[in-house]
Amino acid sequence: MKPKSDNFFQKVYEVAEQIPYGRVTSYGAIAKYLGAARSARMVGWAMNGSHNMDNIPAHRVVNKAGILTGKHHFDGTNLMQQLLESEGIEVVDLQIQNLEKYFWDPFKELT
DNA sequence: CCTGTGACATAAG
DNA sequence: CCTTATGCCACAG
Repeated sequence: MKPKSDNFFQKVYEVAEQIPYGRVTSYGAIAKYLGAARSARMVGWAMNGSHNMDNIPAHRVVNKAGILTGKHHFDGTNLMQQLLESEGIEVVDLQIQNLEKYFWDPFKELT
């Protein structure tokens, strides 16, 4: 395990780095943007390796429902939520409120 | 080529 | 709301 390819993962990191402050996006959205809409899991997996990077705000990446599904991969129990709240994002019970308002769509913002 | 894996997504019970 | 199950994909070994 612990893959560390280049192409796909690299792209994931690139997009993740570009997520603006106070914004979030979903694994599916990133995957789709990368051309592998059904590889959302790969995105998450890629984030797994984001530990080695500095500019990868993995906490800004949540599932489609805006739930902090990957919070268990962070050190603390509420670190992820704290980070998001620090950015002005309303998070309740691990779920982002007004997701549409904070959602950062790669297609809309990057293309 | 085949197997295992995974921070998803969706459906079903 | 919960857990399972299935699909799906890219990649490491």
